[in-house]
Amino acid sequence: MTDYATLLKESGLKATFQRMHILENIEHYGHMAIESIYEEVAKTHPSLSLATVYKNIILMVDNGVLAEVPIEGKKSKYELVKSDHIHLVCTECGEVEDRPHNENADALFISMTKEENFSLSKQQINLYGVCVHCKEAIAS
Amino acid sequence: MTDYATLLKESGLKATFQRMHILENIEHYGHMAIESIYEEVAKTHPSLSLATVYKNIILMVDNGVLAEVPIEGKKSKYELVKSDHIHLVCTECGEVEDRPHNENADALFISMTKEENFSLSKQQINLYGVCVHCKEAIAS
DNA sequence: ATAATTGCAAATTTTTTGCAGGTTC
DNA sequence: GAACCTGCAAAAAATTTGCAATTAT
Repeated sequence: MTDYATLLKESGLKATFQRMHILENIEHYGHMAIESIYEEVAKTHPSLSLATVYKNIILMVDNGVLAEVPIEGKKSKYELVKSDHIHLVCTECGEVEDRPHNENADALFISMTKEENFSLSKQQINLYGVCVHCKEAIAS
Repeated sequence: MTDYATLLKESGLKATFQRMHILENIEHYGHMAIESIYEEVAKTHPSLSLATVYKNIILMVDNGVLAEVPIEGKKSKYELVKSDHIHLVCTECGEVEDRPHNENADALFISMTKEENFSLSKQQINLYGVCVHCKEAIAS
């Protein structure tokens, strides 16, 4: 369990109740879209405003606490910033799962962009397909 | 130069003036957001409706003519469906460039997801950084 | 001829903004 | 106490919808 108050303060943001609950939910679910974050946090904090969620997500992305995960045909989800990894995106249920980032692929992309004189700052790898759960559900 | 009329008909869509001009522009620019497509096509076809662009983009994505390219912090762009490739996304100017998809990385992702029993259907690799042009502009 | 497609206008949904009151450090 | 945040309500922006007229096959 991360210490959200410290994380926020170290990122130059005040540790408000709202922000800590947003982070708590995102960490718990892994990846969440804005509307779901709002719904979940509002369960325990009904006075929460959707505008506050929007403002905070943008702010926390800008301050390096959260990362946006853009997904084909859906709204972006957000995750805590963590070490490089790959996303498996299920085209059936929409769930996103993390997998360790492959060292070999990593080296490839770095050398490849270096050759091009392109200053690589971030990699984003999404693999789309049907997850194990949905495959079972479809088979039955 | 692609034969857009044939491409559309083979995909089960009627070859309308609007659709052909949308495809023509997307192929010319490489990757375009909806608003830009509308603006460009409207230059030569002023009666075009933005709603028509929306409807057609969705339809052409569904029918495998176009692919969505979701991008962090921006609206999605659209490209013609083509063989697997990687995107270099410039964080300064927003331009997207294609690069050949790396065989090694490809094999890695395939074997990796196979192990997981995840039915891989599509890979999406975006590398974010500063392109050569913007790097020069910043330096000066 | 028929079924699909367009453009328009209106409706809906999503995101942003301004500001008064409240909170964090 | 100062700067930052929140919630609200309103505004703006983005996307979708219904439908009559038009177009492609």
